Amino acid sequence: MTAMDMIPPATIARLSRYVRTLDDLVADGRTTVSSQDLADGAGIQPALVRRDLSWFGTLGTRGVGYDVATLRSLLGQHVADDRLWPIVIVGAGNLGSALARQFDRNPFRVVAVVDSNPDIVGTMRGSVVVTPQGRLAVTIAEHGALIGVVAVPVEAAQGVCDDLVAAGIRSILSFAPISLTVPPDVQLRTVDLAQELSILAFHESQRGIDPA
Amino acid sequence: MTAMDMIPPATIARLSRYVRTLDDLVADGRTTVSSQDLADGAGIQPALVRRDLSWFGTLGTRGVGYDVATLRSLLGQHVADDRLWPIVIVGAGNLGSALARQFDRNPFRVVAVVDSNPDIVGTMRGSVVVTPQGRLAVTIAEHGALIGVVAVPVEAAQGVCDDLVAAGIRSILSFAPISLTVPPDVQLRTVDLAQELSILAFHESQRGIDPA
DNA sequence: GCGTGTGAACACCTTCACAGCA
DNA sequence: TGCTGTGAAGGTGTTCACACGC
Repeated sequence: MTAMDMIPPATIARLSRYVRTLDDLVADGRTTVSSQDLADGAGIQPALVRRDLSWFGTLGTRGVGYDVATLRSLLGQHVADDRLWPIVIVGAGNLGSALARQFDRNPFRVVAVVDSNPDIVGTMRGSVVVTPQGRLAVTIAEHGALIGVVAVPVEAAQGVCDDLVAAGIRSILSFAPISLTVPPDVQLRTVDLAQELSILAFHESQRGIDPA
Repeated sequence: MTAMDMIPPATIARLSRYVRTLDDLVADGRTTVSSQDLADGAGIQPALVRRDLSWFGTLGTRGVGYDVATLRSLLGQHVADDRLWPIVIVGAGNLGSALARQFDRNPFRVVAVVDSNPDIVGTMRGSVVVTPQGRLAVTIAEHGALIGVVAVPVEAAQGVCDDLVAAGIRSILSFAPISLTVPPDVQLRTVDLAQELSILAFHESQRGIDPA
């Protein structure tokens, strides 16, 4: 459709999967790719791949497919992996520590992990040292971080969220399983890990099979 | 609608949020709750709460709302938190270690964390000791685990998945950002942590604001 | 009056199926 | 011939708005 503004959220959510699949193809030396191949890599239907890509213009060649390099480059621009995104993680507990390593790759760079517990300030998390929570605003300004990750207990989540917003953060990824409030110009996404287990358990219990 | 079979996936995904909100209300000593209150707690619209709950029967009282205890109990049955769900985590890296603690609560119990690295076998993760990966099947059988969590590098994910299936696991939660293959009677859910960051970065870059 | 339960409208997302072009 | 791009159809999810019962 070539209406590059207003790309559907569902399409946006799949872009990183396409990028990953394309990177695999590049590594394999492939130069062209069909929607079927991309669909296999992303675990979806070919028609959906074509619909998704059509939002970015007329990219393919009928009878042939898509040019791997061109497509990779175009999607890279949109997923913005041509720049480095400095991110700050609040909470150096188990989850925050894991994310410090997990998120420190690709177009993202974990520039700081902050925590309110003085005992762990100064210890390493991935490639950075844990910073005191009082220095949150300074740290964010210093590194020009635009994305903040909330990995603190539920009780502290809203407060941390407010602090991040006050410090100029525009995008927040929260792992606290509650509904947080942010100003309308700040984008917030929440990942509820326990929810995924609940969904599995729901279906499992529908089978009528008892756990041991 | 009172058609307790075939509850929409979107509704199922929200059940754990309702349960959490109800638990908060119980703690506050509240005995009744309106769809508005539940909506506030879950971060959604009241009409959606009513639609969701209507799938489980006629539960509310017009002009009053829902009985907190009754509703909590009913949803608890469906989310299956009246039983204990033994889960096995494969991969004792940063993520697996975090999940070992994160998932060891509520109706879930982490009964084992397995890893292929002999050097870390025997060390603690949350309340359990890391078990050698070769003992995966035995461990699963021993504890009657039905849910398996895949927290290993992408390259190893499909293999681990196959092992879990072979060991009798019926539900798998994967954190590997690839499309895994499982038999049709095994339910698989994939959490792609990097995808969430990509979505934030996409919108952030649409604003036309450069990272520092 | 107040808040639920729900038909109807709406919005979004995916799949189908095929015309059109290399 | 092979595979894209897309209109049309089908499906799912959410919101509206109001009748109904406490």
